Amino acid sequence: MARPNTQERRRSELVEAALKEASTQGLRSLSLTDVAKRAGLTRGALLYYFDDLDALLVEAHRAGTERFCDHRDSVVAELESPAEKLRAAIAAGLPSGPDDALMRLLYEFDFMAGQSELHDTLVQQMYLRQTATYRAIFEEGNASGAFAISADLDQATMNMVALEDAYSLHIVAGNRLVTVDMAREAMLAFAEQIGCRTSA
Amino acid sequence: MARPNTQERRRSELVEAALKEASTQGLRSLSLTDVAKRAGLTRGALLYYFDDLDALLVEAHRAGTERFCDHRDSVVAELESPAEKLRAAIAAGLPSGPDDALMRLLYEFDFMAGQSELHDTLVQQMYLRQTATYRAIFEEGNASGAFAISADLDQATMNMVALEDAYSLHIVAGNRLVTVDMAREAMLAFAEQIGCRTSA
DNA sequence: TAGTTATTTGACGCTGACGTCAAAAAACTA
DNA sequence: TAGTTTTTTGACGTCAGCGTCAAATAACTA
Repeated sequence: MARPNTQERRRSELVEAALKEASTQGLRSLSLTDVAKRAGLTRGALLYYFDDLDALLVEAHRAGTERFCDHRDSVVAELESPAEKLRAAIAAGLPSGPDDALMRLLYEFDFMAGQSELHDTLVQQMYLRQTATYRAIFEEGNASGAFAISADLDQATMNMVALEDAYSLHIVAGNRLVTVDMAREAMLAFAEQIGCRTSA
Repeated sequence: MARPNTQERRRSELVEAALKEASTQGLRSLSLTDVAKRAGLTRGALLYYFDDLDALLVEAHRAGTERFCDHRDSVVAELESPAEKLRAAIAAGLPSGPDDALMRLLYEFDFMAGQSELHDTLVQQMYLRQTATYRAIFEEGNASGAFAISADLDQATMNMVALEDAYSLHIVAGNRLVTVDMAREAMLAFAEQIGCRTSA
């Protein structure tokens, strides 16, 4: 026996470095050298773990979306009432502000889809988790009587996720005509319109 | 006097070439050489008209958004009833399908905002035109009695545009879980919920 | 045709990215 | 310490992008 295998740890360190570097400078001009430098290694070392930048970015995409969804689901799970859950889900789903670099990156990854099957799959998985989160809250609310949603649940969920995506995109794209507060209020208003009693 | 100045025509030809080439291969790997080749010129000639690729892309961004908005507004203007107008606005606002390259490009431009003041401004102008289009239809519908929108008009308009943006993004990003038909139906359902009688 | 201005080319030098790979260094075991 | 495996480095060659610019070409006028 000899030097132990630490591939797993290194790989996740590199994914972390990729997320940070991509959040900072965007995907457009990101290079292997940038990520390696951020990780405190050389390009050669990075290539020892990943075939190329694309392979690393797929992992970063996966890690980013999972972290986002896991975090939100855990926040929601700690709350009791559907109304609280809905408020928390909305808040956790929106970026913290125009400078939320990680959230910006997640939407930037969407454009790697359509060019890569792997990114395609990740985008779809993210979408499924987003819809699952809101759908569960809606169903629980309807079941407990907290909500009285008369509209089609599938469509209501779709629209809720769509609002979240659009407002998030506008905020991180620097459209100053849309603020986080406005987005949250607009989403809550929509929820009210379809039958969620969030203020009670 | 001597050879006449044809800068304007050439510039718009180059913008056109940039739109086509960017639609085809995306912004990520677009180079001056690519655009020049598409226009049937050399890099040098292109640089005679634009300082660099960024300057050209700003013009392409402007041209792309204006074309999109102008086209939709002209389609809407030809119709009579608010219900017809709303249906047309929704249809013209969504991509024709996952392969609608121009629409994809428009959303890709959003990520050049936040890094460039000029693109920032263009994104905001696009947003203002989108909201103006829907707001006018809503107001006309309310005035004529065709619609009975009780919700806050600003918020309703915001949400309508948000739905358009999100579904468009999902469609061009290749999320096969969202189809053009589903998006249109979901947007119409939302419009009904806030008080638009589109089926009557 | 000669003069004038507008347009376009193509070569030059620079920079930075990429993938490969042999060799060095590090971490561990017996 | 010597041996073994993992990890990392750094250099090499290639390629493509960029901006500059002097020279060539095109389109027009007098």
